[in-house]
Amino acid sequence: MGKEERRKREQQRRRNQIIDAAEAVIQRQGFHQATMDEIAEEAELSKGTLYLYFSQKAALYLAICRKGLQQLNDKFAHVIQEEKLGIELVRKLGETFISYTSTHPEHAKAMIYYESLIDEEDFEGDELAEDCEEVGRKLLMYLTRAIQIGMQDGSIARQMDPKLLAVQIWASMRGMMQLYQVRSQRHLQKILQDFELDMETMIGQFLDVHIKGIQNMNNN
Amino acid sequence: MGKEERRKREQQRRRNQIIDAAEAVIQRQGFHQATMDEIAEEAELSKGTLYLYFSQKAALYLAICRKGLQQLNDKFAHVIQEEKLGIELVRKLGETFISYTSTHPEHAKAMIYYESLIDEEDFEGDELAEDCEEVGRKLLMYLTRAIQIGMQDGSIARQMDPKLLAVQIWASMRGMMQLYQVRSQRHLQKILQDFELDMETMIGQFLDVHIKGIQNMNNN
Amino acid sequence: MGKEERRKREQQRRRNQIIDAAEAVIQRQGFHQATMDEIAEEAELSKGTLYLYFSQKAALYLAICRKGLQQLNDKFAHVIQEEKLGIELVRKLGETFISYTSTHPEHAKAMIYYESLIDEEDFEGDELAEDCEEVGRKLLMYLTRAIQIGMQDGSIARQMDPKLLAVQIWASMRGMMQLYQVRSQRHLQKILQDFELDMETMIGQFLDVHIKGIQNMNNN
Amino acid sequence: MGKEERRKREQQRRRNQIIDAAEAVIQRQGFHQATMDEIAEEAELSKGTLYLYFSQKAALYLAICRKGLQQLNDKFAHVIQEEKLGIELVRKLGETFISYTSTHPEHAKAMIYYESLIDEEDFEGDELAEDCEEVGRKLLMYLTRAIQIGMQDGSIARQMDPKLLAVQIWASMRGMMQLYQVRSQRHLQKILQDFELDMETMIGQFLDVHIKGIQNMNNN
DNA sequence: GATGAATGAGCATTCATTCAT
DNA sequence: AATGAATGAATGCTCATTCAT
Repeated sequence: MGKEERRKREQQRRRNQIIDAAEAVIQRQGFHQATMDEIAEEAELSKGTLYLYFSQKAALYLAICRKGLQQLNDKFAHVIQEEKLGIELVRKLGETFISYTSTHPEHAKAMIYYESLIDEEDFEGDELAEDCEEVGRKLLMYLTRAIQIGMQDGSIARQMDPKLLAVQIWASMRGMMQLYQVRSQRHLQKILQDFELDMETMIGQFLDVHIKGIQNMNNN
Repeated sequence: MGKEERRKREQQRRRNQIIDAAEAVIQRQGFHQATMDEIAEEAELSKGTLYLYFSQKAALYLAICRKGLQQLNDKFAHVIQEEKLGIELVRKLGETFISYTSTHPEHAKAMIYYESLIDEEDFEGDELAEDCEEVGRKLLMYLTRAIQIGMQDGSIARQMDPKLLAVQIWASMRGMMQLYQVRSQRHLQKILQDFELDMETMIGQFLDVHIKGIQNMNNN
Repeated sequence: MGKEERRKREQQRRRNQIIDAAEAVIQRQGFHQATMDEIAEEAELSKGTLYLYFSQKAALYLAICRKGLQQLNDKFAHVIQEEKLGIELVRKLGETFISYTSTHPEHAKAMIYYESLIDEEDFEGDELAEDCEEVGRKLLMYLTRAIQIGMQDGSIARQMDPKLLAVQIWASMRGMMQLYQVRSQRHLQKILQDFELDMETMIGQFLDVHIKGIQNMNNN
Repeated sequence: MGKEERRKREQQRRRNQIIDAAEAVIQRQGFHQATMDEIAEEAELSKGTLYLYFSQKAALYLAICRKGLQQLNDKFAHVIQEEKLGIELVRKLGETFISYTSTHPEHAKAMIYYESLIDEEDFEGDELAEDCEEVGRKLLMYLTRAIQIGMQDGSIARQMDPKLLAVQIWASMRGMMQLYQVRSQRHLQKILQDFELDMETMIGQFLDVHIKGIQNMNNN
């Protein structure tokens, strides 16, 4: 009988319930202000139950981050399967990234917060933290693959190493995401509004330009 | 008599003393872990005195951020005065940004933290916060100017609006800075190490490529 | 039919299983740090089951104490049956006490902890607590008997009331036991080591001396 | 000016205020049940202030223990200066010990609790803990001195090593103290009552007997 | 009987901020 | 202006105990 299995599923449901509640509270109040009490109340569970599923507050936050990264990863996986030129895949990945972080700002925030968390505390050996890093690596790998495809089909010049290019593009994309997410960058957002440019279009255009630029490397 | 003036200068000295202490503590322990107690001890002042110069802990942090932005602004001001082609100015600004954040990681962290601060609390009307935003705007302006100069002297193609290009480059630069600063991105840093590429060189090359790409816009 | 009996035996087995687990955890981590979770895990039972057999954590602790006292009582019972002079019986009881608490430090700890438990909570009417007290009384009775035998056979002087002497000896023995059990008394233990004196020998000698002293009472 | 000195005195007063409050709460509710909240309330101070003077709850407890041990030490110091035979000094020390723990049951409890504290946590290097141990050593030293004096003046036989005898007597005295302090030993207390024997008399008599016994060592 | 998920009161500890001196 | 003692709200986390299944 699938008793054991049902139990596992039930457990997973609870975990998700807690994660959802945490996302809601964080979206409302930000990471710093979110307390375990409020998350518990939002989840309609007792505080003790939270600690049954997440050993620490940080673990809960890492779980949110992992969820976001995994969802993004799934989207990347779908993109890469499309039959397109490499350059178009790169473009699509960029658009996907921006689109996902736009529609899931709480996950975008989680990714940003995750970094400050990792930066200040030690999560050496923590499974969730390692998952996050692992999925982060996978995301970069999809980008690298798209670039390699482009170099194969001739849509991207071969002057640069695909890995290096992937890192640079990834950094740029992240920078633009933050520009869009963070309140303090409102004045930049206004500039974009002046051009009636939505983020997806902008990042697409940005990537096009950059990839075009590679052909011209090494010659004035 | 310069009595009043001396007082002001003395006050400024104290403020700097506190800011320096805060930077030291933050560099040592990160923003979250830094406490007013430790900052006071580091500054060899009493905790009460800190509040004489900064109304809140956040104000102290904003002051650090402003200091960092201003120092960066000064460097940008110097760069822009050099007699160079626009493209070279852009490159130099990028290198300057990376170089500054590398040598002043505490200010880099302050900029990052500033954003999460602004995002979670309301600093509407706060002088320091507005200063930060103002200096941020100036930095972007320098970048825009450099691009405009390049379009004038022909080193940068005219296909794009300089403001828009500036925003994009700014975002990319910030993304790369974070890639360099944040511990969780270590795996990206390792990739760069494999290419024996230091950050200044990378960002220079990145900007070159991107600016070259502009010429090819609108034609396959 | 022995159905009822079998049930009872099964129940007793479970109780012992739990007590054994608790002893193991306590020995490992001390009374304060031992949690019902850990005891349940050690016993390979669920936490709920523990409460089926012990109404409270304290009850479990009292059960441990009672078990220790009963085992000690059994040993005392054997000693008292030996055909020896009273003074030798007293000596043997002392050695037995020390030897038992040395080989069962978890029970020694339980006896010590039991007292602080009784002192802070009210166990009026609790069966286990009364059992403990009862067995404690029996232990003292064995000691009293041995003294009486000694007074009969002339090996112990009659100057003192046997009950009173028993109380005094009992207190001394407990004091020495604690001296041996408790970490904070390490410096005393070192002194004993300097004399190459093990606890059994020491308590034997101590009792000899004391009992000799009784003869000299009332005369300078 | 004695500003600094006054400050120190003021600080000491606060420490004592807190210790007194803690003693009161502990006396009322026992060590386990005493919370920092209640101690703060009893001291008419805020909880935060407690932590200004004691880094941990355990530190506060150790301070209580130290205070008790020091007061006892002072009393021992006075006793030892009296011009008496060694045997009388030993007797007096015993009576003093019992008398002190009778009139200061909260300190007696603190000594008992101290041991379980030390036994379960690590206070290696803690100043207060080391003070407690140090004073404990001193107490034993006074007892040893009294015995040595007795061996000198002939009131105590020389058959035993004074240090070893001191340890044994100390252990016995502690055992009797606990017998008197601890609620679970009520039945023993009742026996003493039947003999209309107060503790001081009993311990005096006990010591007399024991010391007399030493002369008879090694001969049947 | 057995389970183990859920509970929630309880607690030690932290730390930004205030204010009398 | 400077101090630093005092505050107390806030918070993460624990754990004995309960109860539906």
